[in-house]
Amino acid sequence: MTIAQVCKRCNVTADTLRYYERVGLIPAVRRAPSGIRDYTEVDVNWVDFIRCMRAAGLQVRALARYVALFRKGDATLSERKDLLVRQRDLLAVRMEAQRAVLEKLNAKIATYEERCAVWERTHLRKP
Amino acid sequence: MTIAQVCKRCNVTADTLRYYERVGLIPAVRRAPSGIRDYTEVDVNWVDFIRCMRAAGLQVRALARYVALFRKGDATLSERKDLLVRQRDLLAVRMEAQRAVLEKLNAKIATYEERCAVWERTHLRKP
DNA sequence: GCTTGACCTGGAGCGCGCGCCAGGTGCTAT
DNA sequence: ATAGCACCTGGCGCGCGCTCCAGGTCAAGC
Repeated sequence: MTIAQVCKRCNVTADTLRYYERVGLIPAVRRAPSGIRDYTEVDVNWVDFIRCMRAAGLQVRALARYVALFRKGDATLSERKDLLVRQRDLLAVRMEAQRAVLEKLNAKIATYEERCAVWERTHLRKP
Repeated sequence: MTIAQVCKRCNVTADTLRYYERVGLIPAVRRAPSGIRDYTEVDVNWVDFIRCMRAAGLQVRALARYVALFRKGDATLSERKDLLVRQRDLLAVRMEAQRAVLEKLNAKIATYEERCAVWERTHLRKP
């Protein structure tokens, strides 16, 4: 699969895919003799996984570490698990903060709606 | 209140406070004749508000716009409300993505625990 | 008077996560 | 043969959100 096809399937730019490979976010992709990348389904799965994790805010650094451990084989299983647990916990903390802010925003919006209504009654002609 | 005191109370550096003021995240703080900032309780409330929103990932740009509208008075009420609604909706979308990833991570961690247990049974001496 | 220390300003620097671009290579079609 | 196109590499640039630094001012204490 060419890089352009992966771009479409994973909704990502070629620059980003090459960047991910450079920094080790996805294992090195096989090349045709001419040097052109030839992605396998497995590669695409990695891309999807990374995009997904990135979308939730996991850092490139952490994901690169995970991939590096993965490539070292089963001896790193527990280390990988620990990494995932840490990232999950960080995510949970972020989400809790966001939940609180979401509530605050909703409360603020409610009072704004009230105040807007009042303001309109005072400042707009009756139709 | 001096900048150092606000730093402690809001858990933020002086550089950040000055930065926030420069870019309009908090209204201009009153100065002593010597030029030294003198924060009021109201100023501190703004700092707390901004820190809170920033912690949830709202962008500086958006918050600065909100503060700018705020300072224009009641005529901007509905515009401010719209801004808050947009930001809340964006936050909700981010949280939903994160919720999905959190579940994925939990599932992955569960299978890792299983595999770790297996690996240990195969590779570790029985005590 | 002099030191000390907290604060000031303007501007440069940094880490992150890409994005962009120039210059070159190789396949394909005409 | 040649044109066109997709892809390659290396490296610079950028937007964001701070962070740090040099050089200066001011007030208080000794």
